[in-house]
Amino acid sequence: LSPSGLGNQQQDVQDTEEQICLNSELWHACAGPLVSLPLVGSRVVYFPQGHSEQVAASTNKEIDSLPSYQSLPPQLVCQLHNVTMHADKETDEVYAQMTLQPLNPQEQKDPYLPAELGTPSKQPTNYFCKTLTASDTSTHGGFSVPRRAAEKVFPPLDFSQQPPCQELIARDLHGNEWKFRHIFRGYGHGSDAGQPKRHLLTTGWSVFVSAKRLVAGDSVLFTWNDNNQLLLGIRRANRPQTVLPSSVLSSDSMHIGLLAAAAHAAATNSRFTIFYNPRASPSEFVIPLAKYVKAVYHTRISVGMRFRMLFETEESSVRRYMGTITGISDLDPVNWPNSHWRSVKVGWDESTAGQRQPRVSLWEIEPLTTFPMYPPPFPFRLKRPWPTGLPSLPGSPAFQS
Amino acid sequence: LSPSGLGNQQQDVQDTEEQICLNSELWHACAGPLVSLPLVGSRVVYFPQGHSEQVAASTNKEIDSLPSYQSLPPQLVCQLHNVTMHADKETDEVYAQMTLQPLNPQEQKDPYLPAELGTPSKQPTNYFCKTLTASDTSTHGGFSVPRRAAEKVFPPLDFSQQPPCQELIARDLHGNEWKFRHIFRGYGHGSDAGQPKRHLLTTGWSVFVSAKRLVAGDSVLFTWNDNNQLLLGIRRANRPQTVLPSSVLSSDSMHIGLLAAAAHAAATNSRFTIFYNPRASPSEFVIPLAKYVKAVYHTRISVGMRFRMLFETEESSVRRYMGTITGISDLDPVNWPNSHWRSVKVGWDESTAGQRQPRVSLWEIEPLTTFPMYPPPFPFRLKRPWPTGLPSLPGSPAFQS
DNA sequence: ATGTCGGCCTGTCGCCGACAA
DNA sequence: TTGTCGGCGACAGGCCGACAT
Repeated sequence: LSPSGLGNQQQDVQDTEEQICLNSELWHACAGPLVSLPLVGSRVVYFPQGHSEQVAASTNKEIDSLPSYQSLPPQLVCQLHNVTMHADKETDEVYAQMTLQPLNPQEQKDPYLPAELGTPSKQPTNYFCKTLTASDTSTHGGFSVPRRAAEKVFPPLDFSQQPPCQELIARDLHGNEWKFRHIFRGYGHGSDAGQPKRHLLTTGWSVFVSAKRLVAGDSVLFTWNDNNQLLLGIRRANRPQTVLPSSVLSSDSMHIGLLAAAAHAAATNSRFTIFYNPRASPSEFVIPLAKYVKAVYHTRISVGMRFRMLFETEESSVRRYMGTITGISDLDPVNWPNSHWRSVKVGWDESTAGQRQPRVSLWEIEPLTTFPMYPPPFPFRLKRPWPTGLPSLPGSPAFQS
Repeated sequence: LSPSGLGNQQQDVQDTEEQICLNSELWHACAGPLVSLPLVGSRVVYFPQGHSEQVAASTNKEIDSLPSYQSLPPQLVCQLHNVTMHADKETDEVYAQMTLQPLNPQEQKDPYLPAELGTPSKQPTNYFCKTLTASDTSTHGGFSVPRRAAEKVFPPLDFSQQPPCQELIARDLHGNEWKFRHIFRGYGHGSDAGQPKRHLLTTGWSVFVSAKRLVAGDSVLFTWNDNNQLLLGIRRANRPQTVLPSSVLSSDSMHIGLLAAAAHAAATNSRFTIFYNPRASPSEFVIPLAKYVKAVYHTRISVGMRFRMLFETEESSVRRYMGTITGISDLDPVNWPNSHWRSVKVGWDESTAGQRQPRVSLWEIEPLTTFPMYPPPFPFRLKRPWPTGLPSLPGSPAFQS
């Protein structure tokens, strides 16, 4: 007998420790439209500073006096050996594990492989995402399925039934199965006739809500995998500081550990492992080398220049916001001189800009007026590799072993 | 409206981030009878190896190839500047945060202060602890209070009531209040008469069980603080690997971080912070310097010697087990030569010894035949400080800055 | 088209007594 | 003394219809 009614609907799933086959499209759908993972095998730039920001956000610790770390440059050019997609066992929040290997200067200068330039967005097409209402999460009723969503994503109902209904079986990010009764109400000629028609998930829904501890404002997300299975993801609302400070290691030690691990790997050209939490990190701190080089060496920006930048909307689509560059300087001149991490100070056009960061990185923005050096920075140019390698990276004198 | 009925009984408590005033006796009751914390201000010995073992246990990662860390000795003599007691917000498991400062060789040799020698056990007297049965945790009924426990710990009931009952208000480790109806059944001359008498917690109990996610085998624990408030702690059963691998930082980086933080502190004689999880760690890795010196320098042991060692029983009392020393060697001669951490290989007398470690540290055991060097290692000797400092510690040449 | 609520049925919770280990 | 279970009342869970936005 289970102590509470939670989760007893789940079927046994061979959750063999590291789940390899987490569906990529579901992961990306949960991560949001702006998150892209670099390709395995490509070269990337890793920013300890950005990694540090993520750890700080996850441990609720301000990054007041980050210990600077001897001989660790503000950016590491690395080979990306492995990327695996995961979801937190407790919260279902998605994260990625990456294995990186710092490259020596020669390897950094190798010409690009074609694979390194494309960053395909793997957003699934046949999916829907709904932010839960108070009614959806209350124990009083079920889940109201938006009509277009139900018609686009759910299998067609048998309208000869009264009312039309079916059993949906969806797998969450861990492969657990959840069963829902899907009905279409207000159809037919019984007492229902004339009522507004609607799709609902009834039986099974509340078990899911309480097992996942969903509250109004969180989102759920349905899509399909290649194997014709319905998948079910979660995106939690940005409630302030959900992540609790770990009692395993002090946040200071974590920061030092992150830096020391990177420094050790850089010194020995060996591999190290990081976790990337798209919904916790303010920005991606592992970006394709090609993207970095293009932004830093082939795009000229200056104070006063106008730019656009993409943001995710409430409804998890994308929107462009406009702004003006107000300054260019190191975010932390003492510990991380000559870093390009968030080196651009900006002002935003819209008054609702309270949420948007006052500092961004070069590769996050799209300048409206550019003085291209070489080559022109427009997308069609990306279709073939640049004919030359990249110049020596300033600020990374680490590899003189 | 709360999404589920869980936890809505809790009253608002000014949980001002770091709860300073966690009751010491409750903490020790939850930690178990064998756990003692060194006194603030005293000198202690910190073992990176043991710390590493705790992190490994918490992250479910084997310590296969621990990266050795340059210039970090296997033990650090530190001043203990601060100890605070905490409980995990999610699981209520107790842990301690300690601030340590490595000492230079001169400070290590200072004579002992009287306060450094005593390690008072702060087990509360007026408390009881019960391991929950299937009935206790099922939704079908309440909590059966052992008779002696109820009579010793709970306030006396008014037996003029029919049935005798009262409302108990208990505070958990975070200060949240939980209300229980406490009744004494089978008393009186109604239909109850002649029934076996018993104490029960009824209304309020199941809310607590589901909020804390207690299952059969976990224990609850009632005691009182100095302010005449009933306190309520939890000790979860040793279910294998409850702690999930954190997705914040790779376990490799955590291990490196722990070592680097200690090494940095040792090199600069500055403070660092660690967490100690009594129920996760196989052994205490911060022990009083006096205890260490006594065990390592003033006790002679040899292979074949018999010894006793204390263990916690199922019923959370203590028991002595006997064994024989079968070897003395470094646990990890490569990375941690000359460490005393778990340097004693032992065999246990009882065949139920499958659970007991094959390696222990000197200060954990009590040799039955001793050849005391100086002074004799018996408790009465501890009542005054040793007249001399301690010899130079081998294996800790770190402080030659 | 869909969020919320009143009505009402039904399943489970949870209190009591009983019995056995 | 105390773990477990059958009985059964009360209440919350959850499905339906209604109405408003």
